[in-house]
Order: sequence, then structure tokens, then C-alpha cells
Amino acid sequence: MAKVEFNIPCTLCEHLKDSLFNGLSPEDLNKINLHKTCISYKKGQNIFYEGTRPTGLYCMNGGKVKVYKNNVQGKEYIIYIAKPGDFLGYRALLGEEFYAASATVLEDAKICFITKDHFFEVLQKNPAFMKRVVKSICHEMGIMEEKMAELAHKSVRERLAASLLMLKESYGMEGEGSTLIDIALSREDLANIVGTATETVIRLLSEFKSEGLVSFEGKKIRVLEPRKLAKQADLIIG
Amino acid sequence: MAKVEFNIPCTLCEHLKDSLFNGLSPEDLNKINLHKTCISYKKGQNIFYEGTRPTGLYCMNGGKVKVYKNNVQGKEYIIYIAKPGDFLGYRALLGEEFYAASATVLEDAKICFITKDHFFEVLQKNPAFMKRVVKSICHEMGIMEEKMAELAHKSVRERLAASLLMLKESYGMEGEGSTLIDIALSREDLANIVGTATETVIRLLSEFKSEGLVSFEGKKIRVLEPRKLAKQADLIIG
DNA sequence: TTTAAGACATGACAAAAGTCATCTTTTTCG
DNA sequence: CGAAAAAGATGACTTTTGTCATGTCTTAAA
Repeated sequence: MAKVEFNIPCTLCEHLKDSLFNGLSPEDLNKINLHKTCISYKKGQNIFYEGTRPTGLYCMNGGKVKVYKNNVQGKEYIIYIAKPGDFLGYRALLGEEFYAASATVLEDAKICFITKDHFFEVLQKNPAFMKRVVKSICHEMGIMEEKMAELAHKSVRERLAASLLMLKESYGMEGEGSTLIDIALSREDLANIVGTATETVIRLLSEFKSEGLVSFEGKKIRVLEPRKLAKQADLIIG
Repeated sequence: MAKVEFNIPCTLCEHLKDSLFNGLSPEDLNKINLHKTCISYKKGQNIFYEGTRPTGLYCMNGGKVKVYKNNVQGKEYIIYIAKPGDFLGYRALLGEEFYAASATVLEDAKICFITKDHFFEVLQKNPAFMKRVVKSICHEMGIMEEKMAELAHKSVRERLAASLLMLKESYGMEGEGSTLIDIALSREDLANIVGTATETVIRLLSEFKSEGLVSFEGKKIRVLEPRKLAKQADLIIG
């Protein structure tokens, strides 16, 4: 489980186009490049823990990472699954607080790290970059508001359907109408995304399967009937 | 239900100290002051609706406003209760999106409005102000992450206890150890904060009352035993 | 390849919470 | 003031969901 370093110049990063760094001047990009450390992580490795102090920003270059909170009883809720191009840990960094969540690798990942000082330097010199960051954060907040309202008043069945559709949208495999959810999620992880017990997810998933809404391909789930699933999620009335 | 205008210079506003505007130069404060419109709202009046486009920033000068989302079935979830000094609608404004929630007056309110352009002008000229806004937004996000995790895995009883403690902290009456929750909340509103049915809140509240954890004073609730309530909320182990 | 650990699956049961109906109390407004 | 509406309260019942036990299947490591 040793961390392995790698190095790809930011200007050549294939995920730059999906990142908030996109639009930065070559000079700023080079400044970040010069001060970044890039590390390969294996599945199961931890990136940061809730309650610790952030020292910089993580930028995903490959793989998948879950960001989650554990409650007193040890129950986990997955807030977000980070994919290449995503920033990680920027909320605590910009809020100047301790991490409110932990991050662990779901699929072998490559992650770059920029220290707080260098990131803030670039941030403060680029009002346009700052504006993009703020806009992105506010967009995230809107998604969180939506999720809270769902958790408050929707059934587990509805939430599972909604989660599957969200996963399809955000992590759908290229091509094939991107119907395959390209994350090897365990039933337990899926339960911790939906906010329910593992057994409940298992039961509902097999219901969805026998109703022809989804199919299982190895460890992955394919959404066969997005519209019917949307009805199950009560997103559309039909 | 007519809207009544009032006017108080920002520099003399008694809530400036609680506001993100605190720390702004007198010139910038005056710029905002010159371009603001201040209106009195009655209980039940709407400030903005989900799905509409924000045109500026609201700043609370008096009263209480609930910010909430309605789902397809008409069920409401209250995201936040704004009090004097708070900004309202800044998330959609900075995210350049439509409002994701609605806002309605809970207790007769006085609210000032600054157009988007004037707010952005002040924001962009003041990196320190921008930094405070970003910090505040990130802090809010941390609270939302906490609430999502609670909604996902805590019982209604635990969430009600946690909500009462939160309300005591945020809206506690001055003096008296600030044990009185100074909002005239209906049982229905409280249910929509906790994310449950009105009847369930009524039942649990009378349980808390008979257990001596809370008492009712008119339309308001007094927290008698915060530590015992914290145990009910599973915040402390005992 | 074998074995152990972890993931997945299913049944039985209990507990939590929602819904509906009804009634009382309080508030609002003509 | 007095009627109507809204809010609060309570009981009965149903549904949903969580928990525990147990068994099978898959995967990874020795």
C-alpha cells in the first residue's frame, strides 16, 4: 500500500478541461505545477480524516474517492464521490476550518496536492478564478439543499432511484448512451449514499432488477429505464 | 399586507455587527446604503420563490424568514431560518442560478435589498470582503454536510432534540441563560425543520415535556435540560 | 488451489414513523 | 363579539425500514 509518486504537467493534464483550473493563464498553471506533489493511492487508502486541519488542496487526476462523515454510532453517510478533475477538501480550506468529513479511495486514484499558500496566492491574484470557485461552491450548495429536502421527505425507494439516476449522470460510462454507472460500488457504499441500511438497498435493487429498471454487470449497475426510474424517484409525474 | 418602506443608514444599523458587511469601509457602506431599498413585510408574505431569477441581495434588518423547498407532493423542508444581520438569497446570486428555494416571512420582518450590480461592484473591489463571504459560505456548507448525515442515519427523536438545541443556540433569547427559543414556530414548521410529520413532532414534544426536557411558554419553547437533550440527540454519550 | 474474509442475499421480526380520522383549543377576521 | 379557520392533540392502524440471524457466493491472499 505504498504511495507512489507520479508527475504530469498541469498544462498537459487530460482532466484540465473538467477542472476549475481550466481558464488559468499558463504562468499560473505553471506556478501550481511547480509546487504540486502527485501521488498514486490504492483502493481503501485514506486521503484525509474528519477533524484534522487542511494544509492544501487535492486535485483528482484519476480514480474515484468517497467523501463521507461517520456519526457517533459509526454509521457512514457519503456526501460526494470525487472523480478526475474535481477538487477535494477545498471547503474546509476556504472556510479555514477542520475537515468536516473524511476521504477514502474507492478506485485506485492519482491525486495532486498543492499547499494552501500557493493555492491562495493564485486564487487572490485571479478574480476570475475566484469567481469560478465561488460559483462552483454555490452550485454545490444548491445540490446539497436538494439532497437535504430529499432525505427529509422521500422514501428510501425514491431516494435509491434518484441516486442511481444521479450516479448515471455524473459517472456514466462514455458511449452506450452512458447507461452504465462506471463505479465499482459495494451495496454498503450505495446504502451510505442513499442514507439507509445495506440490506434495504440489496432488497430494493433486486426489485428494480426484476422490474427491468436496472441490470447488474459485474460490480457495476446499468440503468435500463431512466424514465421509469425517474417516476420511481418521483421526479416526474406519470 | 401592503409592503411598507423604511430607511435606516447601514452605518447606523444595529445589526451591522452581526453582518458580513461588518468591516466594510464607510465609503463602501455608503455606496450600499445609497442603492438599497428597505421594505417591511408581514408574517406570511413571500420574499422570493424557487425557480425565479435573483436580481439582488436581501439583508435582514428585523424579524424571521424561513428558507424552504417544496417537493412534488407539496412537502416542505426548511433549510434555514434567517434572522437580523443575515444575508438572504446570496447562494443563487453568486452561483448565477435560479433560486433553489423559497423564502417566506415567519415573524414580521424588515429587509433591505441591494441590486446584483451594486453588490458585485462592492464585492469585486474588496478582496477581504470577498474572503469573508467565501469563508461564510464554506462554513454554511459544513453545517449542511452535518445535517445531511443526521437526516440519513438519525431517528426523528434524535433529530428533534438536535434541532431544538440548534434553535436554542441560534435564536436563543438574550439573558436567562438564553434557554428560550425566540421564534414563534408552529408545530408544522418545526416538523419541516426536522424533516418529519407534524403529528410525530407533536407526540415527541409532549414526551420531551413530560420528561422535563422542555417547557412551552405561549407559542415558544424553553429548553430546560440542554445536556439531557444532547444525550437524546446522541451528541454526547452518557 | 485452498481457505478465510468480505460481499451479497434472504427471511423473520421489531421498531419507528407516516397516515387518517376525530376532537379540542386557539387564533383570525368579518 | 362570534363564526370560521387554523393549529394542536390523540388514538388506531398501516407501512416502511432497520436489525439480527443465517446462508451462499465471490474475491483475495496464503
